[in-house]
Amino acid sequence: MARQSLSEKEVERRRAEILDAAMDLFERDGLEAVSFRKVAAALGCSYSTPYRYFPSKESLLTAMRAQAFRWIEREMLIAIRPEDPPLQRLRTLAEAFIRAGMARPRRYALMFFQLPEPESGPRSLELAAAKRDSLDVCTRTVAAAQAAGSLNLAVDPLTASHLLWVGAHGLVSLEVAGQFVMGRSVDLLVPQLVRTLMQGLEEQVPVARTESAAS
Amino acid sequence: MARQSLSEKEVERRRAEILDAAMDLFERDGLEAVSFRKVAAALGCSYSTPYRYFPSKESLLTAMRAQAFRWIEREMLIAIRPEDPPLQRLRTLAEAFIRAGMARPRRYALMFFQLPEPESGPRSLELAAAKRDSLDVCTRTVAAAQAAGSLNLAVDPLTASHLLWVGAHGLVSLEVAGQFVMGRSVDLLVPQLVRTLMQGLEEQVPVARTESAAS
DNA sequence: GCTATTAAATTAATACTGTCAACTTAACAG
DNA sequence: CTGTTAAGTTGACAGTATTAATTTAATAGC
Repeated sequence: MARQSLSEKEVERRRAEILDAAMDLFERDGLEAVSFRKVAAALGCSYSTPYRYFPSKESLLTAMRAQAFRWIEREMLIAIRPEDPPLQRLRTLAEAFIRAGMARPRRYALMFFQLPEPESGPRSLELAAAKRDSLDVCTRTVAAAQAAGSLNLAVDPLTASHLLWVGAHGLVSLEVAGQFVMGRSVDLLVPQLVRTLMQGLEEQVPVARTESAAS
Repeated sequence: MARQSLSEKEVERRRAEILDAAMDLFERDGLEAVSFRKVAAALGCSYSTPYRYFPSKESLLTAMRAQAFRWIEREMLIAIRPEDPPLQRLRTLAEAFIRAGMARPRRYALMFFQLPEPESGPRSLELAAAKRDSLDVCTRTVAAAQAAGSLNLAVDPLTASHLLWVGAHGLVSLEVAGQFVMGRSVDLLVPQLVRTLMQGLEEQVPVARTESAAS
């Protein structure tokens, strides 16, 4: 004898609509353009309605961050071609990551936008999962390269993919911030970075090292 | 026949007072505790007074970021002992950076807190200078190691120090975000990271490589 | 000492914001 | 039609950045 609640799927759809509107505002006009009032105006509803779907602005922000991770994951996945050899896949992945970040710097920065305030709730679980999954794409590709014998890692694939991740992030964020010096473009630096990291990760051939440089 | 203006030094001192108060609030209670009202309350003046010294909140934030860079620069400089050999200095530097970041995660995060909004004005020039100077500490140490023959770089010192910078940043931010897996501590990872990057940066000995692994 | 002048500081006011309680609307079981 | 309850709206409050109007205070010339 009462109105029936929205189905879980329906609730999720509404949440996605709100999220998309917020993301549009953010990418167009930056973070301070994201307010419940403006999001609601864009959706044509009252400014209080989004509160039924996101209990606070922080949770909305957290959901946006999760979406950014899902986006970069998708960008990497659609770039990889399974028929390519493992090392080529790894290079493609790094390039896709970097190109995506430079094409949408705001969305990209959102991923690594984390003042160390403790978060909790379903949105932050979602964020942690999205983070893990996007890093997993990298880890799996590294592991595949190692399994195929194309890469001799001195560390485990997870650590190695962390390092690649961190390197790509550094490259993009320095580029976006316009911090590169000496007029070098990212196009020139990408292969160099990947090569440098790969070399660092590769196990040195013991004989050659001990012969040439006895500590 | 009028009241004389504050000297440039005096203005700078006031700015520093405001900045310190803002930094205290930030480190104690996070970013949302930083408001002109609260800063003014902490200083015992009116909420409008800081406006004479920072034209907007964004400029205050920018100045805080610059101060964070000055801080990490100082932390590195006081850690380095000039009598140590160059490679040891480089390792000390990396450790100082990482330890400082982990001891004050909020202040640390401020450095890399940059949604890509265009900034301008004297504060952002100050920020750019502070950024450059702190990176320079690293670059100089790398260059010294190379000059002393302790390091055979495959890339120029600036690029190399960028990579170290980025690596240290990745390590700290992952640690602060509690993202490390498999129970490994930073203490174990620091030497590994530095070693991995160093190896990657070092020019490979051509003979050894071509002999053992003909592609 | 008094006064005009002008910098510094304060107050008042505006237009936002996040958040929540009270209220209205709408769907549906009986 | 009606009671019940979920969804959505409005109103209100506290707090924010920012700017204009105002007050306070220092100082140069008389």
